[in-house]
Amino acid sequence: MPIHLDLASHDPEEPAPMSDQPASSTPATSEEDVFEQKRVRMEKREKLNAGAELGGGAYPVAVPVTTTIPAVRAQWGHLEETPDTASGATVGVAGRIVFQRNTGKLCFASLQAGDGTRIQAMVSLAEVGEESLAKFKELVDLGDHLFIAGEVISSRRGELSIMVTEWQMAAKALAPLPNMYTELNEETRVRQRYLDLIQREQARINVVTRARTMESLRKTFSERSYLEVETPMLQTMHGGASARPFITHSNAFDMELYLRIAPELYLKRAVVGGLERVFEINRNFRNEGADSTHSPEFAMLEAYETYTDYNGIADLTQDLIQNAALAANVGSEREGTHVVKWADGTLFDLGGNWDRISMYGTLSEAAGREITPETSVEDLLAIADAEGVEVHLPNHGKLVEELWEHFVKDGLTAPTFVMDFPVETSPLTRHHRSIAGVVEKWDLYIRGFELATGYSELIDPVVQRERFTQQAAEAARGDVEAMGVDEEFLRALEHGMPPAGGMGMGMDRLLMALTGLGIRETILFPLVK
RNA sequence: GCCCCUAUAGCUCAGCGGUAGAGCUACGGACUUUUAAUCCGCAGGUCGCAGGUUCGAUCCCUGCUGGGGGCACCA
Repeated sequence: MPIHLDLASHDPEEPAPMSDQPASSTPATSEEDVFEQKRVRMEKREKLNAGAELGGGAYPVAVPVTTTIPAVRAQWGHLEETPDTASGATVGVAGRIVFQRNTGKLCFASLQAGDGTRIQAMVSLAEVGEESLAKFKELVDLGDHLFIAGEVISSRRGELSIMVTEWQMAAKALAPLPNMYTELNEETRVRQRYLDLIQREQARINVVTRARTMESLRKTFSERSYLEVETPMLQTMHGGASARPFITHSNAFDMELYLRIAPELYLKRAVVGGLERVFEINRNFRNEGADSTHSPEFAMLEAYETYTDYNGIADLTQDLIQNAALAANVGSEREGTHVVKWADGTLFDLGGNWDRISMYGTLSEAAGREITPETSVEDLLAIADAEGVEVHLPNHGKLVEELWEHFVKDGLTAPTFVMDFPVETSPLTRHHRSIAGVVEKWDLYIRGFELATGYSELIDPVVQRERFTQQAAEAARGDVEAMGVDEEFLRALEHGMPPAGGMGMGMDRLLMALTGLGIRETILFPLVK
């Protein structure tokens, strides 16, 4: 899309300006439409471009940096201990101006690098001369990207600075920088995350922590000989989880398609084909509520490993998360530990071997009466009624899970695997090897929310078909989240899938566990209307 | 889907049934060591949108839109 300044956007009567104008000319729009601060910067842009050689001006193709602001600070930061000291070293760096103080013959500006590191530029009449100083004062604004070259010094007040001998605009900002001393409101932080990243240290930390976490997960998988694959996001059937899908349309095929709610059924096809240790990190889409722990699109990790079961996959999951905690702590005072620090300052220990508790056992204990897979729906409904728990389209499994959440979930803060679920709600999980009526499935709870789920995978194609049929019946009852019968997947299973353990983990929620943030803070650009 | 709160200058926010305020930013000026400098001067708003009540609405009412929170559903 051609980039042009949409100066007419406030006036719907006015047709949009043609975009074939050269970018350097002034768009044909009455200047009263543009608010003052932008208009002033537009004029400065023109002046910068006016006398400029090719590649110079307000937006040069490159500036002659010799190093970076963080590198200068790393090498010369000690100068701050001895104010008014010259290093003798000359550097060229560029950064965004986040602070500016123009006085008569000596100007100060703080340049900020992308990681938030700052260095002070000092532009002195004695060093740059009258013309350069005047142009600096005339043309350089808060928010601009500026190149400066000069000697690394400490100022009289001890601040690490560069005594500028040459400066050049690196990129002129037309939009004014927001106030750096008050936080942006929630909406602006999300809609204009770039401003949030410029302004707020925690926003930058969140991005770095997420990147390190992803890196760590891939490293752990790599060390265990896993292969990373990508499976379809556009699917002709939605399956692999209980959720309402988004529906879209393919023009080429003239058919409705679903955005995937889970990659499970494709990853299992991959396992049938011989990918014995396989994982995927990618986006899922669920057309459901959005709140502090739910986002319509969310990143998910799924992993399958043959010849292990839900116990082995729980071990893997614990390793993945603990390694991620180690990675998140690199460079902090907690380096080498599994204790993560949340945004509110809380220290949270992800170390040690996490408890593995029984769903029916802990429910029975908390409810004060024995609840087993044989407990009747009537009895469970009676308990639910007495407790004020409402269950949509109740069956045994849903009731047990809802009652468990009601009685037990809120008490769980430390990482805990909740083991052995009712069969009705777990159509892709195999029966427990020794306990009748339950399946070999766990949910991992951290900080009171479900972070991951793991199975001993159901590989018997006949039982799988029965489960799908049961799901189809649930769908017919009105359960919009139930899966359909996926014949292609069943055909793959009929070719033989080796015994395997599988796991799914919400990446955004993992970040929540590591940082203590809400889900929208862990996602760089969460969905906004 | 339901309920509550919310929308005022570029940014962050006050405010009031009688027609708009602050700080920062911006603009003009002074200042060679500033740290949200200081001093002087000066701009900037369809008070989210559309209706209604009223002599008069930014304020009260209704609807709509965006945002936040809670409930329901969900991971």
